[in-house]
Amino acid sequence: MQITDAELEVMRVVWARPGLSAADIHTALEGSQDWSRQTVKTLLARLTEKGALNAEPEGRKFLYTAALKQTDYEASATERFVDKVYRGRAAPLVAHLADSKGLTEEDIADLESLIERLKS
Amino acid sequence: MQITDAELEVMRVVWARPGLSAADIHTALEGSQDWSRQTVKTLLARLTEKGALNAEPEGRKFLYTAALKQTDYEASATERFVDKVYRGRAAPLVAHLADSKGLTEEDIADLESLIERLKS
DNA sequence: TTCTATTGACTACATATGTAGACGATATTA
DNA sequence: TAATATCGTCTACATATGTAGTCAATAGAA
Repeated sequence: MQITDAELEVMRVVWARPGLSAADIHTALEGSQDWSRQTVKTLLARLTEKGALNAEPEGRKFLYTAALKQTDYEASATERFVDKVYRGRAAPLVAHLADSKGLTEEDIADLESLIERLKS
Repeated sequence: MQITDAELEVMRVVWARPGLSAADIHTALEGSQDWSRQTVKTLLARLTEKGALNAEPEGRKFLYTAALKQTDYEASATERFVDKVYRGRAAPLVAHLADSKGLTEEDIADLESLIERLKS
């Protein structure tokens, strides 16, 4: 299941608020994405076709819910990424994260407890 | 700097062995990638155009070296990935890695010392 | 020297992706 | 009821990406 960058923005909205219509999703994206109504609809159609979204008819419109869970998407996207860039080795990835300013104090604390958990 | 999946396979060869010719790179990819000579040349041309590779004329052919360092590529690819999928938060990424079989004992040990280093 | 193999340059083409217009049906409002 | 706003469907089009063919020049072999 491949989700493109633009499609992911749409998925985010649906994950956050399931059951919105195309127009609602378009509205929800204003501010972050300057897309026309048609663009959003195209992305919705592609995602539905791919099986990532379900479109429930409701009166004259459709309400969208995610068929693909966010955690499942994240897991598979991460696996693909690690396989592609790091040949499946996770440690160098984290080393890179560490080198970038990407890790906040909070992240580090989270990682620490994660490590504790992993060791058991 | 966007490197596509196919292009990345070519970069790997050049990172591992700088200064090969197109034919050498094609040969090096046999086994992992069933690409024609032309396909490899197209990828080489695209990478050179993007500035990821340097092509040094050598007699009648070109010898390729990386203009983009592997660690720099990995760092920026990782940053883009984390921004895209995790909105820049690294901890949930590692949590996913932990849940998959992606982390070996060794990885966990590496992570632990990494965390120690980060805390200081 | 003539044939052949090698090499780069140019070109091609299907599918994916980002982005959106046109159009017809229906609901809402005046 | 007539005008208008809304919604879905179909279609479009440029650029990116994966994959590769053709051709002319040149170097090496016979």
